[in-house]
Amino acid sequence: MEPKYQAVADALRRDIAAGLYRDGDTLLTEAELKDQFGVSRQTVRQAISLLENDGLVLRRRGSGTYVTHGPRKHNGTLSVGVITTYITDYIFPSIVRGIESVLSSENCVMSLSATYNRTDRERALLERVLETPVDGLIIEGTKTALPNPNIALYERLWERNIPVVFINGYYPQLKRNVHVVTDDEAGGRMAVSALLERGLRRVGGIFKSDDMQGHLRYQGFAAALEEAGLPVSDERICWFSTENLSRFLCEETGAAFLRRLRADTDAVVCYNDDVALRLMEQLSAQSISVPDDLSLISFDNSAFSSICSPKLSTLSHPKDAFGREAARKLLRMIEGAQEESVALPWELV
Amino acid sequence: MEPKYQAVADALRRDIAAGLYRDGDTLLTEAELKDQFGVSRQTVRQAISLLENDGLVLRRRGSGTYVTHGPRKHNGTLSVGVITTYITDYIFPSIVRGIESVLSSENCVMSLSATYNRTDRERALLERVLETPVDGLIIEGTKTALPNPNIALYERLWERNIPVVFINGYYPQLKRNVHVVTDDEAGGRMAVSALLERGLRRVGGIFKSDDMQGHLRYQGFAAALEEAGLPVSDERICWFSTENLSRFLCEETGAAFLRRLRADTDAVVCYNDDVALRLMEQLSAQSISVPDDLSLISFDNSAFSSICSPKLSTLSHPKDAFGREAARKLLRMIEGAQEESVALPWELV
DNA sequence: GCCATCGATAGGTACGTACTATTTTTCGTT
DNA sequence: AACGAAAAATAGTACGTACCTATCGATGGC
Repeated sequence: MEPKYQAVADALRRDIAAGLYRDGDTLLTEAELKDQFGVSRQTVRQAISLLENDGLVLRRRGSGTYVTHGPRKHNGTLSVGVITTYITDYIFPSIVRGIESVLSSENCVMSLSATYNRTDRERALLERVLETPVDGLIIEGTKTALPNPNIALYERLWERNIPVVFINGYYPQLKRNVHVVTDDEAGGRMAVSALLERGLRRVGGIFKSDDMQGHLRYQGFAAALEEAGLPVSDERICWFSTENLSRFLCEETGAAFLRRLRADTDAVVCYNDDVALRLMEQLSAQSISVPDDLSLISFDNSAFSSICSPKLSTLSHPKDAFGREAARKLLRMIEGAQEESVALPWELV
Repeated sequence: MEPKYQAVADALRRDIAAGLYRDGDTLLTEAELKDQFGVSRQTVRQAISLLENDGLVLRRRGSGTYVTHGPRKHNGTLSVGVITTYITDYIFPSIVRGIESVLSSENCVMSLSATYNRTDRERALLERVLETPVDGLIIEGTKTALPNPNIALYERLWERNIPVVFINGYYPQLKRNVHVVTDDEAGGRMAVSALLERGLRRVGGIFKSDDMQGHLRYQGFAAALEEAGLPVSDERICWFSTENLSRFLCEETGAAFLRRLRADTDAVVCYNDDVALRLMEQLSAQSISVPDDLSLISFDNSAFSSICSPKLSTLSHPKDAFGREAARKLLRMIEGAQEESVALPWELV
């Protein structure tokens, strides 16, 4: 049995979310609510305290209680949460830099955290966000291809009208949320057709099993092969996950995959530059030469790909523009605008 | 006139901070407090609510109200705030990486923010930290050489027993706080003696006016010159601040400084690599050659110093070890340990 | 037309009472 | 000694009352 003040608070939350209280200026007085809900004024006050803690409402003695949708600036500065899987590794510094450059020019404090692609950390971080309401959130989904145990927390963000922009990875279940991603299905196709143009026919791939990007790149990959009339051989495909990234090539299935490469494969589409590099290490240990014996193509155009030799073929996306786009969308959403999701195209490097 | 519940809350805060309530397990009941303070139970409850919001206290129905000093883990994960002046620029990624590597291995979520060396942002961020209590804070001071308007907020962190480690820059006023810094006074001396060893005698310097590092490096610089029996000429010293960094060399005083360099100066100690680079641009525009006409030495050993040509002499400190040290200290402090401040030595590169 | 005053209205503080839901302790029985 | 039921202790919910204080708007005097 829910306590009355909870019930009142929930009812008010619903009303606010439904836009029943217009335009954010002045609505509802304690005495009126007391009559409306048939409870005492104390109970109403207790309920309103909850809303106040959530930043949904602002009380002014002598004046009234004000619904504050729209940017609830805190001392004039917006505060935005940014949650990515990693911060200092790989392509994330570039993305963060892009986000930062937009937010900082808008008098906006940013709070940056990393999930390390673990749902328990994602949970802890989302709970923090819910405790200290922020004006908006940019977040990269965690293991987006697996059932996510934190969907309910995202729903609560939605209920509280906190704008959320997903970047890079998003949860297909959350249809209402905006995302800024790369067009991974098209990327998969591009990678394959780039290889086919070079006359390579026997194409394998390494994909990530626990996020959507991996699934979509594989889908594009498979579709492109099929359209070219080429078989998609399961033996030429290797799946890995966050947890076994550092050793999947050494395990039994990985070893089988490597033997197959040696035997009858011309080229491999790699999930990203990191994987490509790990593969190259294994290949050079087995004295398979790249690109003479085997061609590689990968995604992300990270620092890895330009440093290593021979230089990798990689699909690139403008990483800082990526972050900037997400940040700009979020700011517009905080201003109350409706935004559409976008999938940015890849470019071959 | 402070309301009673505020007074009660403050009194309790003081008692807790003073360690009057032992060992964090079980103390104070509402009925007792009601008698002790001579107020109603409702008022006591209102006071305790404040403490609860601050995370100082935990209430369990049927059991009691528990003082929670020590790591108040949130679902088993610690949460730590990290505030630096910048995140993605210059030497900060390395420092952040160091912090991150320690914290992430301890099941710890990190929330990273930047002040851009502005005290208003520092204020907004500290207020956020006070609203959502964290288990600890690593922070780089903002304009540490100027009177800081946010000292009161730091005092409040201290009152709440939230461990704070200053990194890089700290406020001398806050004597009780721990800091992890570079030994800037010694660094200033080292820079000068390195130049003197090369036989250079007429030494100038560029220093930052608004943070302690600038003042200390200048102090070491001046002391070393004096001990060598050389004059410290004000005309060979140029001061800049965060705000005029990008143009101080173009302004009148900067121009005078540059003329003086051309006239009778052998070497310049630069506050950091960034400044050194900006100076080199100006010098090459005036066709003054480095190091033939003028030697430069600077601080930080950032990516700049190794990329630019000719390579800079720069004083280096291990940036990621720096961050790791701060993070380790903080974690130990969260466990209740007393920690000492350290000043890490420089090394010439 | 301007300004001071005052009253109505809003939320804020403070206390009291009664009862509820949990947890802890106590105590009697087996 | 072990168990379990009753009692006590403790925080949570709910309502009522009274009064305080800030805000805003209306009234009225100049």
